[in-house]
Amino acid sequence: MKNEFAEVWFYNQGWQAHEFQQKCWEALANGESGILNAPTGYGKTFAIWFGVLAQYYAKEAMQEKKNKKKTLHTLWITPLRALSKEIHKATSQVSQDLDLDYEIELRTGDTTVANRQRQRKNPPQALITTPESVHLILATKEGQDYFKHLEFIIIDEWHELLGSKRGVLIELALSRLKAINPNLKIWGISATIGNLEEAKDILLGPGTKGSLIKADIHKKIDIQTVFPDNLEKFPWAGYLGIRLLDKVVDIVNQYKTTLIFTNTRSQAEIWYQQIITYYPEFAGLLAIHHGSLSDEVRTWVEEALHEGRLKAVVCTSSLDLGVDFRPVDCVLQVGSPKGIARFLQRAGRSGHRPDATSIIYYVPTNSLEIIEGDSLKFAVKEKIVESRIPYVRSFDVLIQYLMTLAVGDGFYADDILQEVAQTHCFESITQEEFDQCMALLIHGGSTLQAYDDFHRLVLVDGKYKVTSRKLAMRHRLSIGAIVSDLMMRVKFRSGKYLGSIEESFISKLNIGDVFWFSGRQLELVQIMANDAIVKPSEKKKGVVPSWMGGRFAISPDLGIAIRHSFKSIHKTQGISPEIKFLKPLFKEQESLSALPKEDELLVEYIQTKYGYHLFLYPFEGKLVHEGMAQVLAYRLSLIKPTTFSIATNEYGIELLSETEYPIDEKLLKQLFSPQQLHQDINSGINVQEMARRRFRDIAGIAGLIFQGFPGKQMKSKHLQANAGLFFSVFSEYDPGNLLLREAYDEVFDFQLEEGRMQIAFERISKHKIIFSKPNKLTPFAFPIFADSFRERYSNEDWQSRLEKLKMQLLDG
DNA sequence: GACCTGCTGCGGTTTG
Repeated sequence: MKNEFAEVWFYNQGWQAHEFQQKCWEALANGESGILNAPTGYGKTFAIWFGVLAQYYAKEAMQEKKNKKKTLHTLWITPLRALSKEIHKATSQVSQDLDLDYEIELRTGDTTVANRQRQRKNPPQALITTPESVHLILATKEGQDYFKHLEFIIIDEWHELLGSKRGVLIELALSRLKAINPNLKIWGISATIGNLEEAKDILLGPGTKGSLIKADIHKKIDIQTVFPDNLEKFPWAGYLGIRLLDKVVDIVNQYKTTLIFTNTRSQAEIWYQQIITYYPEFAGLLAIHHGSLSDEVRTWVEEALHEGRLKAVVCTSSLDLGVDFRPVDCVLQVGSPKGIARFLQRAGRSGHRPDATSIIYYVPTNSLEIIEGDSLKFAVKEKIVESRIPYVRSFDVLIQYLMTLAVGDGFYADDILQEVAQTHCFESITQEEFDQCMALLIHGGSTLQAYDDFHRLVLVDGKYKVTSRKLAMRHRLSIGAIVSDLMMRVKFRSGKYLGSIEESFISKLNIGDVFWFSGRQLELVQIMANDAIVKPSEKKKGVVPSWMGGRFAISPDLGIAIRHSFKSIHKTQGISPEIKFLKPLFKEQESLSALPKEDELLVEYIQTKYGYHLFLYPFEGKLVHEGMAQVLAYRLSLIKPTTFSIATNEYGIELLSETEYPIDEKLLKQLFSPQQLHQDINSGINVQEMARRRFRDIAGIAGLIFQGFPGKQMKSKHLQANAGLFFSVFSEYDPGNLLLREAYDEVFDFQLEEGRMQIAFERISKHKIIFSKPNKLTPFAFPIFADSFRERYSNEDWQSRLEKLKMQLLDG
């Protein structure tokens, strides 16, 4: 397949078109839809763009120019504003270079009102935008006309959207756009994930044919584990990795430009501060980048990086995606990357060019974590990658979408139900469920009828519309599926904006307290509304901001790779450097207790001055362990009423009790029975409280609670209280409420990961249990014990807690 | 005797 445009452009870049690109052009010429998958740096984006251009050209679309008629042909959706700007810049350049005179518009939130109106009147051939902006267009009068002439829709980074409610926004928008123009060609661009076929089905709609074009290219990745000088001095617990500071700086010095990825924002701040303190020569050459910093700082860093002015940047996932950092030739990952796909994504940021090798160093933060170096190499070799699990039956998003349509041109309920039922997310929707969503919008459903604000839709000539300007405006203000905590702006007294921190952190500080932020030492001077006013500080002691943010546990697939690594801890030959290095640690574990084999579960029962510890090592990741621990504690307390403090980490569980209780292999076997798991989760875990928390986001997306005007957000406490009210009302008077059920479903699916827990119980029930009673904490046990000092929660009820307090008082 | 965890992403400014 020849593609003149591509040939010219690729030739200028000194590149050659790959086979997958040819295939893509062929598919486009055949009028197909599909998914394009290739490693980063191989020009997926341009492949599609050139293919689309070729189609216009073939149809002599250029002729239209003579008639001065311009219509929107291509809609390009990316999840990132920064990315859309990048694509816009590059494609404008290409069309200019090739003298094609195609018009390309960029529409994201920061376009002005006048700009938007101009775009509406005169749709360009191509529009580059975000999922939220598409819904905003649908929420304007005659917004749908805008898409009438659409021929191609391209969803960039589809794998990123797929696993979130933003993916549902895309599914719903596509269902509408396909109805407006049945000939619409849909293309997704995706990185490698475990379920590409499914990703294709979801994008195109279940049962729709389309091609899946995979690049047959093997990107070379060089993974190096950074070892400490000696194992004895390396901590058994902890997650900072600062102990390897000197080694990291040595590596940074070997390359021109390095990205240092950390797992959390506070960790990034600490690393930045430590490097600058111990290696002052890095001043001006080292930068920091994470999601809480101001746009200004971030853009500066990105540009400086692009121009090769920086030696290194300490960052979080904020640099995972997007912007093309050609000059980066080395990547460091501090701490467990938690997932294989994330690790690959980050590795790919170095050597971002066809045929270049990606170099990534893995920097473990504690002894046991060293083994993940081995696991990651194994996963990459075996091409194990995570799947993205799509959301299903997200009625909050559906309700928002229906409102969007009503605010726009209005809709016919039956037509929309049919369209919606053809998406993957709502494949199983029933008429009754749809009616419930409608009822909530029309009169607030069975519980909220008395409130005017919930009479949102009006039937006009068979079409549902929103007639209240106030409600329409409020809705446009709250389109989207990203819910975040209230952030406070951190500012100098001069007004200079530094970035933002969660309200919950600032509220814990007193005036005069010192903390590190944006790589500076700051003192809190004053709090004004949503602003925290600060001044530079010289005080020695500093607190590092801690942000809320999602807990992220090790992915199931990385878990599999880690369990694979643990298979060879017994071997003495043919083992990786990581396992060889850890041998002394495993020897100690073995002599104190035991080393579990692949089909064995190690359980340790240890007595210390803190009480009786039961340690179990299922290696299932923290999230699953948390749920599992509570189920085990519940089951144990059924046998003998006991209260436990629970602690977990990525590898294992600790159940700590003040009193001794009888335990043996047989009892342990019973504990791991997969029978009745669902019931025991319900009885042993406060699922209701978890659902109540989840419900806040759901209520926000569904538009039950208004999050406030821009710049005047409601306090998170207030929002939580409002959402809590709805939760209680629904629980009591409308237990079948769809949004309420959704909250519970999300708790079971995403928080407790019931599916994974079930599999883990089934797996472990077949394992042989190695029960040991060491006389002190083992290398496996210590990290969990250390964690429990920081965060300790308990399944004990109020009564026994009081009792315990009393005992302590009496003892004292 | 080992311990400073908690990501990312977007959008919108008016009425009583």
